[in-house]
Amino acid sequence: MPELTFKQQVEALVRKIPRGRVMTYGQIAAILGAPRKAQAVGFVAHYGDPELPWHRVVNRHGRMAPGYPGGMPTHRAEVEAEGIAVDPKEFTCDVERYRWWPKGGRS
DNA sequence: GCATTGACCCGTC
DNA sequence: TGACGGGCCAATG
Repeated sequence: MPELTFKQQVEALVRKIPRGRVMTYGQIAAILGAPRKAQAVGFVAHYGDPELPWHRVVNRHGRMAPGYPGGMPTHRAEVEAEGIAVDPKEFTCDVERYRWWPKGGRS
């Protein structure tokens, strides 16, 4: 068993996020088996692979990342491009509606 | 190997 | 009702 680092696990999970779906940092951390490591997920998101769809990852409020390259407006544009409705004022998406789980991806 | 950072989360004032 | 701080963990320099 290759003991993958958190970075590897988070990256692998983010890559599996289908288009038009989003996940929360706390959710990802919980799936990895550590709901307290949400902060670590955010850290990996910044120092991890920039090619990954981090725009599909939002905080538990469904809000965009303030530290996202280009700013929240860019993050919002990327999310909207996925077909996700985002509030242009609060920069929040309906996390309860677009939340995606890696378990088979049941709609 | 130590100290700091970071795109978070929760509880409390 | 809104704002503030502390705590958790991992990766970086």
